[in-house]
Formats: sequence, C-alpha cells, structure tokens
Amino acid sequence: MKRRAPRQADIAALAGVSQATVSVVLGGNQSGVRMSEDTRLRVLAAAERLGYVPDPVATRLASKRNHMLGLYTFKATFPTDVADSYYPILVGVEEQAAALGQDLILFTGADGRGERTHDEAAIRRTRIADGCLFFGRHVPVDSIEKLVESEFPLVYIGRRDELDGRIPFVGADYVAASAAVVELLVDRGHRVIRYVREDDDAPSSTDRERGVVEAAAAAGVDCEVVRTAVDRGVVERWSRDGVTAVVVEETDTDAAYLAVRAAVDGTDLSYAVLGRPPEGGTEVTGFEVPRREMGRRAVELLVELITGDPENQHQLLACEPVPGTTVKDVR
Amino acid sequence: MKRRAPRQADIAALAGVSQATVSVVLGGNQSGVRMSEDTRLRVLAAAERLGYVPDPVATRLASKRNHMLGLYTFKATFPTDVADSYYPILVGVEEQAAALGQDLILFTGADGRGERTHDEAAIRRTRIADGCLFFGRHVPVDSIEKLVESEFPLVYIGRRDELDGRIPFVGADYVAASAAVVELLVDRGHRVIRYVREDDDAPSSTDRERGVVEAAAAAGVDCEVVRTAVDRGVVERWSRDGVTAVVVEETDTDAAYLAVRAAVDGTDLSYAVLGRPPEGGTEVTGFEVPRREMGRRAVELLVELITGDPENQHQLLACEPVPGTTVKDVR
DNA sequence: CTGAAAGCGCTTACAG
DNA sequence: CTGAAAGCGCTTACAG
Repeated sequence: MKRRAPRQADIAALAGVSQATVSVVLGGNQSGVRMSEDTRLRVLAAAERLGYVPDPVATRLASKRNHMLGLYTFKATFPTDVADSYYPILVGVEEQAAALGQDLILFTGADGRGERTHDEAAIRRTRIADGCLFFGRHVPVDSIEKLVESEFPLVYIGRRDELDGRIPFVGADYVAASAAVVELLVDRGHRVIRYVREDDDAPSSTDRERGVVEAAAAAGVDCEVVRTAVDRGVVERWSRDGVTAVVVEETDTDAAYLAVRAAVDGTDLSYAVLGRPPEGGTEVTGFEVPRREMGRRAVELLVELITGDPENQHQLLACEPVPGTTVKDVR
Repeated sequence: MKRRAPRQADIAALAGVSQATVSVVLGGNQSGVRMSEDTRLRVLAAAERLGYVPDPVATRLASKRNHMLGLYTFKATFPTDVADSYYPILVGVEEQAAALGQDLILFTGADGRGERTHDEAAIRRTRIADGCLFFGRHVPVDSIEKLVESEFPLVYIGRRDELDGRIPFVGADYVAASAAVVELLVDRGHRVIRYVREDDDAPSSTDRERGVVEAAAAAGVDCEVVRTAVDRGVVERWSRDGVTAVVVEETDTDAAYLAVRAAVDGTDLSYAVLGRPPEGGTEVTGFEVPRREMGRRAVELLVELITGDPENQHQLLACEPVPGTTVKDVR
C-alpha cells in the first residue's frame, strides 16, 4: 500500500490546529504573526513525527519559491564528446547551488512523451523552478523573450546580446583575453600574424575575433583573419610571406586548433590558442576560461535575480593567461 | 510590465466555453468525452491566438505525477576528482531520462539554508520527485528504510544488500567479471597469484574479492588476499616465492592500482586490474564496468517502479572483459 | 493569538 | 454534448 505522503492537514489534525497555522509555523512565520511558543512547538513536533516534507509543486503554485533552480541546455546536459569543456561549468553550478541551498532541475528537453524537443513548451516548462540557467551557443529568441518579458528569472551562461541586452548572463571576457594573447605576441616581436577561426557567429567567436583584431590594430600589426581550412601548404606560404605567428580560436571541437597545430608542428612559427585545449596541457600559449567560476557566478546571479534586483546583470569574468611555450621571440 | 501569461480561463472566455472544457480539449480529450468538433476548433483557435502554454506547476499539482526523477548522491553530484568514473553514469541517467520524458532533480543535499546535510530531512526531500536514484558506497539505512517502507520508488546504483534485499538496484556483476580475470590468468599458466585490495567493505569491493577467491579456489590456484600497501620490495619478495601475477582492485582513487603498477613495472610479473583505470587505456588487462548502461538501466527500472511492479528489481550487468597486454604466458 | 476563506491554474469525476 | 464543482497542497490576506 502506497502510504500517502503527509501534508499540512495531517500535521494540523495531529497538533490540533488549523492547516493555515501549520503553514505559518513551517514557513518560519515570515509575516510575524503572534503565536504561542507552545503551539509552534506542537506543530513542529507533529511535522517531525510525520516526516513531513513540503510539496514543492504546491508550494510553487501558491507562492513563488521552491528553492529549485533549473538548468536548461540545448543539447544533452552531459555531452559525451565535450565533457572536458562543459563539466567544469556543471561542477561550479552544483557547488554554488548547494552552497545556497538550492536543488537543481535538469530539464532534459523532453516533452513528456519521450521526444527531445526545444520548442516553446519545453522551454516554458522551466517555470517550475524559481529561475533557470540557460546554456548553449544559440538563443531561441522568441521563447526566451517570453520568459524575460514575464520577468521569469533566468541567466545565460555565456555572453548574449540578443533582446537588446535584456538577457542576464555570466560569460568570459574573451575580448580582453584574446587581446592579451596578441599583445603577448607583439611583445615577443611578432609583427605579421594570422588569426584562424571557425565559421561560427556565436558571441564567444566574435568576441575573440574582436579582441584579436582590435589589439592588432592598436599595435599596428598585420593580422589577417582566416576562416578557411589550414594545412601545411598554407602555413608554408604564410612563412614565405613573413608571417611569424598563428593565433587560433578554441571551440568545443577544437577543429581549427588541431588543424593549425598539425600544420605548424615542426616549423618555426609560433602559435597560440584563444583558450586552453584539453590535451594541450599548459605548454600551449593561451588562456584559461574560468568555467567553474562561471557556473558558480551564474547561480549566484540567478539567486539574486530571484530574490531582488541585482546591480550587474551582465558579468564578464577575466580569463587567466597561460604563458605556455609555443610562442618564441622573433629575431 | 509583467504581462500575465494566458491561462485556460482566458481561452474559455474567448471561446465562450467553460474552463473545464478548455482543459478537456487541450488535454486531447483523453477520457473520450463527446464534444462537437466546432467547439474543439474554437478552443484550439483561441488557445493559439493567445499563445497559450500550460503552466507545468499547476498541471503537476492537479495530476499526480510530475515526471521528475530525483538523483541523490552522498557526495557532490559532479565530483572534481573522480569525474572519469562517475560521469558516464550521469550520461546514461540523463540519456534515458530524456528518452522517457523525465526531468531530473539533482538533490544537492542542502537544507535550504545552505548547509550540505545528509540527514533524514535531506533524504526525505527526494519525495518531491516521482522517484529517486541513489548513489554512493554507503547506505543511510534508517532514512532509506522509511522511503522504502512508504513505497516511494527508489533505485540504488550499485548492488546493495541492506534491508533484506528490499532495496532495488542496478549494479555491475563484479563477482563474475573478477572471476573471469582470474580464469584468464589461470589459462595463461599462472598458478601463484596475489590479490591486492583496498580496505573498504562496500559491495563493489567484497564482490570483487569473492569473484577472485572463488575462481582461484575452483582452479586450485594459490591466491592470497592482501590489504596492505604494496611496493617494489614486496613484489620482489613475491617473485622469489613464485608469484607470477598480481590482481588489483580498482576504486575511485585507484590508490592500490597505482601502487601495484609502479611496483610491478619493469619486473616480469603479470598484472591485471578489476576494472579499467582511467589512464590505463586498453592495454591493462581487466574489464569494463558498463557505467553508462548502469545509469540507463537504473532510470528504466525506476520508471517501471513508478508505473508498475517490475519483475526484476535487482539487476546485475555484465562487464566486458578487456584482454589488454599486461598478462603474459607463464613458462 | 488562531481559524476560515479565497486563490494559485490545472484535472477529473459528476451532473445536467 | 457542456458546465459546475471539488480537489491537488500550499500561501496569504482577512476575520474574529
């Protein structure tokens, strides 16, 4: 026999008070209602005795909070192929959620009949939580806009500029970090470089390019942006043209990075990556994306959004430079 | 301006029907109520026009299930140090949850005030889901018993024998897999071996030992069980005593494995591990724990428990042998 | 100090 | 065929 979980009415009966009184006591008497200590203790004892646990769904429907934060990703939450880059974010998210006493709901994007969908209904389901973290290169603007419009607290992990900046986010400062990489090259005497990027227009890509281009321009350095495939032949041609260093974007797949590394290997060109490749260790010049910290801060911001009106809803975290050994001095 | 999301009452007003009728129509008329096609279309049109999306909280309150499965671990869900062994389980859990249209709640073990606790209250909170997966070497018997007793659906990941077998689980068949490793050694001519294990009495440890000991006994082979630290000196002494192979337990930390590997390296002793070390690749003789499959099957079993009364509530999954290259023929 | 009532947005019998 | 009502378990004014 499945024994029904105890509810407030059961406690009320046991303690000899009304259900509403139970609610007030268990809610910590937020409204400051006057109440005899004896009643309070009786209610608490009864709750304990019955093993009462509030129903979060009912709580959520009647009030606003249930201390659950959603996590919605536009692909599997635990990807099998990009574990390295994604996992640290999850670690940070869980860490901070636990620290702030929030449970986490992973929305698997299923529609209840087993289909993985990412339509509006799936996204709206996130409302069951007090707020939700979103993660993915892509923003389904319409759905997100409806959430934002209804003032549902949400935070994107990664910078977003859709909806005129109305999407709160915690991202990495790729512009500054990428500029710093170029500046390092310039310091080492490089004057002709190439920037190899993938063909993607997510903010994480455009920000990196911007940092590179701006820093190169500021230093008066020749830096062409390349979106095409790179191989040994290309690199040799560059060498002949006076190129001394290649900077390459880092992405989930690391396709561009791997191609560049292979093409440059054995030549005396310097190279640097705008991030830190998983198998690269610390020897590749680049920077460390503070993924765990991003996860932590995103949770922090989300909770602030839920409880109040935080100052800074658009946070960019600094990336630690990795000096590495793949950039040599020129001359 | 916080525009209230449209609800069924709004649709009802627009379509000129009752709210309950709207619910019936939008619910796909599961109960097979007779209804004019005209009414149905009018309701649908109104819903479309208002951009209605059902409120999942209310839906879940009114119906009994919420299609959420809990995941409770007795340490961080995303550990920073044992990512390799734990992550694949999560992948499987999420995969199957998504396939079955279930969201996942990660209970962070927090008490709502930020303290990470693992007392009864924390465990009770799992009731907010339709059922819960538990994971950890250790079982808080009292709390789990209460859940089991109230017929709250739960599944342990990993074999458990507490509560007289009333805890459903999905585990790995370490007994058989470990026995197979010993049999492989015997086939290769080994007659004197040592089994090195850590000092832990979780089922995953005792099962391995049992498999080793039983297989050795069945083959009439000399196999001492060692719980003490192993170093080069120990191994050399074994060698002199005629030992030709060492079998070592695999655990989260791989402490024993790493010690054995270091001690054996460079000698001509064979060795095998009861599992597959993260950095070991496929060259180390051992077996593959089907972690992802365990995650998947655990979700499957949990959902069966929620919806009905599954046959086999204690599932042991076979581990794929890894031949490897660290076992040589004797003589 | 404590209880009765309304309401959150939905589903599900049950009347007409 | 369709509506009125009760109820899911809670919170929050509002009366006494």
